[in-house]
Amino acid sequence: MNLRLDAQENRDRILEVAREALSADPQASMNSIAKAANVGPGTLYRHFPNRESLVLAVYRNEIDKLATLVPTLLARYSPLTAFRKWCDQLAKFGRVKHGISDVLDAAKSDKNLKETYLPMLTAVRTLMTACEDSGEIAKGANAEDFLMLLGTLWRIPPTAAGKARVSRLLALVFRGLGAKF
Amino acid sequence: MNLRLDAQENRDRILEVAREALSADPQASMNSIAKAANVGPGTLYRHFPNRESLVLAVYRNEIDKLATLVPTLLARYSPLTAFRKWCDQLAKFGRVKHGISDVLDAAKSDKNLKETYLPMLTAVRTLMTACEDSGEIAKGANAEDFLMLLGTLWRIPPTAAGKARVSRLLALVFRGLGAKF
DNA sequence: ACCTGAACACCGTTCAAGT
DNA sequence: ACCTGAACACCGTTCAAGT
Repeated sequence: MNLRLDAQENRDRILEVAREALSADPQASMNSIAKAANVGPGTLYRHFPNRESLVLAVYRNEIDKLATLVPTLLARYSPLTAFRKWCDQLAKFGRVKHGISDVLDAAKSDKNLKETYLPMLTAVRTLMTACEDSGEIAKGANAEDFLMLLGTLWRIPPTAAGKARVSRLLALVFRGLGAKF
Repeated sequence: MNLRLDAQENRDRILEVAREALSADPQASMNSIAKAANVGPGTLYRHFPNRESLVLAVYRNEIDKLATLVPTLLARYSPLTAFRKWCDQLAKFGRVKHGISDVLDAAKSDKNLKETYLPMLTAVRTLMTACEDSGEIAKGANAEDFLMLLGTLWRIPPTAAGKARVSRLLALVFRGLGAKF
């Protein structure tokens, strides 16, 4: 379903502005985003029926980036190393930080949200399976559990202390998975 | 600093009402809580200068309960078992669910909030040290990291599937700490 | 001292009116 | 088709007026 040219431009601009605004402040208001994108609130709501769907659209891009990273990493590194490196990226992408965990939180029952979440799950499953097959982690780990724990990483600020914490947490969780470093 | 009798009653009633309201819906509005407690909004704000401080006051009780549980558990069980059982309580007390993780999130820089958080940290440290001393977990674990990971548990609903997940997650994290079951 | 409740600025969201 | 922006109900918070 193609949009009229001006509508398409508006949509793109809104998404771009929203991405910046939400990165700077996860609580940025809808009206302020509309204003920054030079559209009326009605236009914003025409493209995204509510706040959640806007936030979700912003994240979808980031999630896709993470998902497409998997084959590249697996091609270049051993499964466990690939897995670790992917998790580093997961932590980084928290620029648009924990806004996403709030969304995922609300996703409990919403199927629409689970779809958005799915590429992440698939990515983790792929990496986990590769590691299980290579014997680098123990069998039987649960990808959803893992992602839930790792959601914590999005709440850690990217300071020096924060980075140290991220690597400690990753080490702990990987050890919990039966990996040996 | 003692309060006048009516003020004290109001404060208690507000806290009780807020506890219920926030358990039912973490987003319960300040005005609705005031109304349910039969006070004007101004009275609510006289006792708790903003939303955060009200939420925090509600949690403080729960946190204290968890903290005072530690010696009891350590007296009755081996350190590792005590630690595990304490974590089970931690997960349960998520009745007033993840509202608290949002607060802890905002606590980053706020010293006042860190104080509230402190009893939790102390509890974890006590349990961890006991386990390290008994050789049941590896040395050098970080209590703050641990609590951060376990904050995840507050986001898990208390359904059957949720409980299974909690025990899987706990097992993973404990294994990450070097515990053997 | 403490309480009340109208009022403020702002929020997410809607919708009649325009092009 | 799509956009605009005034308007609605509600939010957290404040403050003049009461007891």
